[in-house]
Amino acid sequence: MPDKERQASATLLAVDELKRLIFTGELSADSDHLESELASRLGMSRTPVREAALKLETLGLLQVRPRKGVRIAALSMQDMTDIYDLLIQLEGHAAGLAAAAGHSRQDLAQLRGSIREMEAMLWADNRIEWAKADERFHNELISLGGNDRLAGFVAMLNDQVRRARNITLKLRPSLAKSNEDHQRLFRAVVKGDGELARELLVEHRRRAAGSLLELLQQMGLKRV
Amino acid sequence: MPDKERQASATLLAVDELKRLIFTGELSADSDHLESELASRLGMSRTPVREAALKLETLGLLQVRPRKGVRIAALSMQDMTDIYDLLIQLEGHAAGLAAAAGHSRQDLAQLRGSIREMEAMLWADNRIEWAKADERFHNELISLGGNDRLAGFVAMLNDQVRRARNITLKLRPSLAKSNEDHQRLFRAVVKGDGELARELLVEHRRRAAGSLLELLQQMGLKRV
DNA sequence: GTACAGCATAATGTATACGTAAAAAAATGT
DNA sequence: ACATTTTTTTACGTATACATTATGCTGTAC
Repeated sequence: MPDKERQASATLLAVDELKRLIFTGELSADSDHLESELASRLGMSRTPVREAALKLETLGLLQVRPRKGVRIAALSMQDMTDIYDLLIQLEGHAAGLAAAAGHSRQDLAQLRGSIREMEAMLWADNRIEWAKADERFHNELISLGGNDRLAGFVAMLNDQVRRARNITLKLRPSLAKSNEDHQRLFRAVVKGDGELARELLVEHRRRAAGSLLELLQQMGLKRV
Repeated sequence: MPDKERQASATLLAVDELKRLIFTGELSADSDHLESELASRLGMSRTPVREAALKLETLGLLQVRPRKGVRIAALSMQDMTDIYDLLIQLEGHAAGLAAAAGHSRQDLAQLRGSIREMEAMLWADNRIEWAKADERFHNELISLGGNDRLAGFVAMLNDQVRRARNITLKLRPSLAKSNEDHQRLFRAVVKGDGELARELLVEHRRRAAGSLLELLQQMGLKRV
C-alpha cells in the first residue's frame, strides 16, 4: 500500500502553521509581518502564505493591511467581553439542543470519556492535558447539538481567545469546581433537560470567563 | 481636489461582484465554475478571483474544490433550519442587549426611520424597498447591541439565506403583521426592557422563518 | 531650522508562467 | 462489444515577474 496520507496543500499547511504561531505567541499580538518574511519562514512562496492570510483574516485572527503586511489581531478587554458573551450564548444554546435531542448513552460515551480524562488529569495535576480534554468535552457537547454552523462559530471564537486562555491557564484556580460543573451538565444532558443544560453551561462559562478577565486585569494586560 | 474615491482593489471588487452574482442567482446553487471563466467574466486575472473565492468559502457561500472549480453553495432544508435557529438566537440576544443598553431617543432615530420607511413601502406595495428597509431595521437594531462580532455572524448568515429570501419575498403574505412586530419591538427597546425585546424578536423571526420554510416546501425546492 | 517637493525604495496587488495531478479520451487487446 | 491501459488534455496550485503606490529620505528654498 502506498503512502496513505494525502499531500496537504501548501495553503492549508500555511493556515495551520500560522495558526500555531499565533496561538503560541511566536507571532505576538499587534505585531506586523511582511508576507515575504512569513513565506521564507514557512519555506514557501508568497502565494500560499497570502491565501492563508486572507483566510485567517476572515476568521478574525489577523488583518491584511495594504503595504503594511500582516498584523496579528490583538484583543482589547471589550473584545474579550464581547467574545465571551457570544460564546456563552452560542454554547448555552448548543447545550440545550444537545440535551433536548435525546441522545443515547452510546452517543454520550465520548462525552463521558472526556470527563473521565479531565478527572484523571486533575489528579495528575497536568493542566495542559486537562485543558485539551476540557476543550474536547465542550466541542463534543456542541457537536451533539447538531448545528454545524453553530459549532463553526464557536470554534472561531475559541481560536480568537486561545492566546489569552493559554496565558491564564497556569494561573487559574480551582479546576476542581470546573469538573463538578461538567458532571452536572452531563447528567442534565442524559436526562434530556435542555433548559437545565443551558443554564448550567451558561453559569459554568460565565464563571470561567469572569475569572479569566479578572486574571488578565490583574496582570495589567490591556491588549492580548 | 483629485478623485476622492479610492481605487478599490480587484480582489474586493471580485468579492462584491461574486456576491452579487450569487445573490441574484446568476450563479445558481450547486453550479460549478472555473476560476478562469469567472476571471474573464469579471475582466481580471485568476489571482484576485481566487482570493475572493477563498474569502467567500470561509463565509460559507461557495466551495473551492480541487480541479472542479468553485461550487456555489446550496442549502438543504436542514441547513435552512440550522441557519434560522442560529439567526434567531443571535438576533434575539442582540435585541436584548440593545434594549438593555438604554439608548437615547437620538440613538434610536434611525431605527424609527426604518420603521417609517417600511410603513410607507407597505402602502406603496413595494416589496423590494420594504425588504431593504426591513434589513436596515434589523441591522441597526443589532448594531445597537454593540457586539461587532455578533453583528458579523448575523450578516454572514443573512448572506447565506439571501437567495432563498429573495425567491420567497414576492410570495410572502402579510407584511403588515411584520410591521406591527417592529412597532412593538421598538417600544420595548425604548422602554429598555431587554427580556421583552428578546422575546418579541424571537417570535417575530420564528414566524417569518416558519413561513419561509413552508413556502419553500410548497414550491418543492429541496436545495436552494 | 523648518517646510515642501521630488525621488528612491520597498512591499503589496495583480498578472503570468509552469509543473502536476486528475479526468477524459483514445487505443489496444481479449 | 467491453474492459483495460496509455495518451492527452485540462485546470488547479504555486512560483515568479511586474506594475503600482505609499512611505521615507534627501535636498533645496526660505
